[in-house]
Amino acid sequence: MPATIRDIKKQTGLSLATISKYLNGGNVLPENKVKIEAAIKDLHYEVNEIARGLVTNKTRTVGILVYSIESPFSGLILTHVGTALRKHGYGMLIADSCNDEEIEAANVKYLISKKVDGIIVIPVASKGDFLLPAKNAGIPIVLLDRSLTDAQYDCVRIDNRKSANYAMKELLNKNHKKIAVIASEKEYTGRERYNGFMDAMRDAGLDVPKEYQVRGTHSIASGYNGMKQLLALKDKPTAVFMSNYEITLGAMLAINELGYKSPDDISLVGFDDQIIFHILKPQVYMIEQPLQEMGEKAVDMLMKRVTDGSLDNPVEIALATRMVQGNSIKEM
Amino acid sequence: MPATIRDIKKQTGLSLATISKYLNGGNVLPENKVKIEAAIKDLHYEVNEIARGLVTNKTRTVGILVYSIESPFSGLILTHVGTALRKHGYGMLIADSCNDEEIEAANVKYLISKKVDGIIVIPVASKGDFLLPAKNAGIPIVLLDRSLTDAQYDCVRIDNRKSANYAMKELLNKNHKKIAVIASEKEYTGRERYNGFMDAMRDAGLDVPKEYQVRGTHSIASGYNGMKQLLALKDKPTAVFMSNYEITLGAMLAINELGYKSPDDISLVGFDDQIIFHILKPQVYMIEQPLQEMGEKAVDMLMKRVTDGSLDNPVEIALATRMVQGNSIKEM
DNA sequence: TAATGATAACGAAACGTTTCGCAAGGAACG
DNA sequence: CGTTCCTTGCGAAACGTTTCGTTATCATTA
Repeated sequence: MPATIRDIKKQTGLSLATISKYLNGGNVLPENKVKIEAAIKDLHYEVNEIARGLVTNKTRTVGILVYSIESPFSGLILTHVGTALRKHGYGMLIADSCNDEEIEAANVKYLISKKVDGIIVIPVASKGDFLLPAKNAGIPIVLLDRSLTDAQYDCVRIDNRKSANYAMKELLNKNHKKIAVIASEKEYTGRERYNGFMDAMRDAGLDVPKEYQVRGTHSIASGYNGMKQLLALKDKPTAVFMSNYEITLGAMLAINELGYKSPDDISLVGFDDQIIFHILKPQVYMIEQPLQEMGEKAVDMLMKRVTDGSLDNPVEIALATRMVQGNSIKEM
Repeated sequence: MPATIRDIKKQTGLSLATISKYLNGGNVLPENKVKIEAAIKDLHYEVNEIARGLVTNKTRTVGILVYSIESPFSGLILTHVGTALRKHGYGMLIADSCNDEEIEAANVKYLISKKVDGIIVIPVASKGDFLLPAKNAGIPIVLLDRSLTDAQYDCVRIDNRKSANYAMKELLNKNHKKIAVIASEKEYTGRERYNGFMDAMRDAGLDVPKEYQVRGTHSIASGYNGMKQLLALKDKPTAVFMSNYEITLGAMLAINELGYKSPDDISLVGFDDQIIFHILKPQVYMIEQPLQEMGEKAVDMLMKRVTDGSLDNPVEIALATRMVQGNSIKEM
């Protein structure tokens, strides 16, 4: 039903090769150019990208493997990935891993069968096995936000460990000694931030008793339960470091529900600034990630591999973060 | 480089047609089945969906045209759309309109060139012109969450007007008379909810002075400025109805900043329940949308057109909503 | 046993592009 | 005028599938 290049051929009398050349920006006699353009308009011709893809073996589509599209962080960063890709003329085929490693692995195969030109991954798994099929198929891969423990790929993320360490300064400078942490254990970012927390405490010569170390998942529930647990201790911490957005939300929910007040009863420092935290009382000290820069850099790295066919060794970029001041820390 | 059906042919000695038949679930002699399966494993063969798409003229991909992937609402509903599509063996090619009608129109053409089998749209524009190219190309379209003023397509949404009207009962039953509204004017949902608000006020025999009607955009800024405006009035309203998530956030930001307290100083009812509102104090009365049902219904409708080739007249489905109780309303 | 029918395999064409190698035409030059 | 070079156009093959119309095989039935 839709017009093909053959219809253009019929109307203009030119050969397929010439028309194709025009479509791809090649040089064509002015008179022929006019003819072709007229025919395209007449017939409402549009290139069939599928047919083109079959012969060029390029789809101008990038697969996005996202740990959970439901999470607000995803949307915040994907919008920048999307705009950057559009600038290059690429689209996003998004596969939602739903925080499930099995779905994630299946999605990789799906993206391969769709012949995406490259894949940007915010992974669920911490090991890289699931990416092997794509790697073997020669599809360039860039990790975003989260790295992997056992595999080398291009990666754009923040320096989680250092950022967490740095954030702790705010608490330490205000003389807190009994500081607890609630961090996700399964996710790369949670582990790194936990490590940064422990680094800071060690450097400050402070002990962190086991009951002050709450390791959970990347979820509101985890923050909620974790904070309740901490507040139920006989010897409560005076401050808590929380490793991400969801945990911070959950923790504040628990604080509110139990009738505690921050910073009077407990001081707080969190991760992942989001507009919402400017509304909550108190405004929590927060590490903010450079989302736009992360999205753009990831696309840049991928495009380099995809279009330049670059085969350089994988590079891991760790961007700096910024501390958003709040009023959730009490001077001790 | 990757194995093709021809390599399978070479290894098994069978014809292309037979192998294709097997791949598509046709009947094949047991011995041949074994051979083919062995070859597939040996050669790591995977169907090239591009080639398949060229001849079947189907891509098993659905285009998602989303007003702004940055908005938390998007992710919340897209996760359900995604899972429903996966069950049917379809993937999502997501195009972010960035709240910009021009980008939206360009994205439609992009999705057409990608030969998506259908399109699910949460539109930016309120008129349907931008969808015409897709309609003319015979691509089935389903609107989600927002309808259009001048075009008929399948549509799954909530009954915004009725829901808003219903929500107002909470305020009216508690004897509020001076009730203001902050609603987005550009978006379908905002207009409908505004209408529902006005319906309720008219039915209650209450007047709504112009300065109590704040019409803005679907944004935090709009809620923030709107609420500031209302709180600056000499004759303040005792209650405010807010038409969506972003506006509610902004409004609460203003309230907090100015040192007002809800519900003591001002009562609130909002739209779009999100986990965050369970943390804010007070917990705002909220209309909750059945996101999963919406996503699934939209996919069902689309699949009916795509796979059954149904040509029935477009249907608009309006789902019921639920009121989430809070403590943001003062008894007058 | 011959005729019928069911099942499975096959060869070839088709889908709509791009691209390769070559030919034709004209301009520039000695 | 003959050679060379450059530009533009052309025909045909290729990409990896599916599908159509036909043939081959074999069991069933009269």
